[in-house]
Amino acid sequence: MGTDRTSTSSRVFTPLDPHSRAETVVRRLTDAITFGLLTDDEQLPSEADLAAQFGVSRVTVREALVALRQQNLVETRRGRGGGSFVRAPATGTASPLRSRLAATSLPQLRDTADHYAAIAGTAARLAAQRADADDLVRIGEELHPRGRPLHRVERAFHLEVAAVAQSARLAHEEVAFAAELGTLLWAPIVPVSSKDPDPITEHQRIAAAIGAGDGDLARQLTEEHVARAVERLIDLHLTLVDP
Amino acid sequence: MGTDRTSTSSRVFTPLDPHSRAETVVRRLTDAITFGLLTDDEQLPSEADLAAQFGVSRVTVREALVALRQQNLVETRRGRGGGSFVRAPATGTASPLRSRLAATSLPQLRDTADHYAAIAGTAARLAAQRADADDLVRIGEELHPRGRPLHRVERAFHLEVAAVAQSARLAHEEVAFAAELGTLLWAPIVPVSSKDPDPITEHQRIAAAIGAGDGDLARQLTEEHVARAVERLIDLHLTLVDP
DNA sequence: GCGAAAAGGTATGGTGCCAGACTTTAAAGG
DNA sequence: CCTTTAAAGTCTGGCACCATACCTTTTCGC
Repeated sequence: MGTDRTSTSSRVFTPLDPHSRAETVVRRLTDAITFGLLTDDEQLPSEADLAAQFGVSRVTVREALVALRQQNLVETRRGRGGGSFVRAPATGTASPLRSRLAATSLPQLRDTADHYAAIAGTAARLAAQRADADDLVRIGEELHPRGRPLHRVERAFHLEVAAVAQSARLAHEEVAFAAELGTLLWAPIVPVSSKDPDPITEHQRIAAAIGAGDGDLARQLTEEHVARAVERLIDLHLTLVDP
Repeated sequence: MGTDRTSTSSRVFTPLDPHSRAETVVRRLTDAITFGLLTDDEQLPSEADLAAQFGVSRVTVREALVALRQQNLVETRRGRGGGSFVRAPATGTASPLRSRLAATSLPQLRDTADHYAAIAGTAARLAAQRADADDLVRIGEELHPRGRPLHRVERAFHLEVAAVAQSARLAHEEVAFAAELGTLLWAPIVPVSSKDPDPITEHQRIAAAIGAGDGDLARQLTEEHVARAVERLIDLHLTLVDP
């Protein structure tokens, strides 16, 4: 009992976030640029808007932008029509992703994937229980690549399923994973194996299960879909770590 | 496609945590005391230790402790053997929990529960896949109330399952839920209905499924267990909101 | 071409937080 | 009873961040 209490209590005292606020903004924007959430030539909101949206002062945003300029990730122009524009690295776009993948240990990869599968699977299950006709149309629209690269298709599909699940928390978690594992999981650096089912076909099957209201099947198919992507990612990880 | 990009990009710019670090520490400790993670007369770590563990300076911890003293949640003594001691409110212990429950909307309750069921269910599933003999012994130990109130038994059981799952993330999520929904879900203010299976019996069945390596059953039983607790919580919520 | 508007750039006083140093208090141990 | 030890209490200079105000730059619209 003493052991139990000690064990429980010690979990209360975990560290607060060590990053400065400016640093956190830098990381947010750097990640978004590096991983394709913000694209080349895209204009960021104005400093004042960024400050309002991030909930920080303009000084903090400015400091973050200085760092981004030093990393050549944005270019800033003054005056009307000015602002900060994304300068996504054209060459070696995949390098940060590869570095990140190589720097992530195998247990971490698996653990994150387990967590993600739980979220994405549950989202699919709830979507099957809760989707109305409009929802199914919206999911159906995400089955079409429409010229987008596969990683964007993947991300959009799962985000849409999470949205249809009508769970703010799961949608929020899905967004968080999109900025984290999802970036690696659906990264363009991971080739789709010819042995695997076509990812779009997998989406179609998930969507069909959702449409049929079969939550358990939707979850199972989603988990398998994620598991296959994880296996591919792990294969790539192994080639990076130990070529 | 423009809509897609705009939609995705706007999700990058969400607010940073608005709370000061001292305030965050206050919330951490207040919650832990109010919801029973830290019990009456329990000694907190020293200021220096708290600072190290929270990753803040001593000034910040001191400020938090001032606030806690003003709320009569701790009592501080100087000198050797001194320190801050928990003064959990004896009367009206349940009031903060009831207030919190009444203040939480029904969709929020359900959403949080959905999220929690995904985590706890997956933890049970992974535990079934990964538990060794020692793990099963440890889970078995949590089947015995050992004089603890039911809400502590519930919390300890699920935390143990998450630990056995060998997923740092899920364990971390389980801990986070223990401080959030779990506190309400397993709260002593929610009477166990005589129509429901005995919670200990439910734990035993989950443990048996884990022991048998049946991940899907373990997950299903866990989800049902959580769903029943949620229904009871919602019943109570309704009496508080609209008596 | 000029004025307005939108944007970045600069400055300032105040607050929160940091690391570090020193003092006071009270209990434990010899 | 005295000394040691572990704890809280106080202080300080420096940095991060805040809100606010003002200035400069550049484009857009008339």
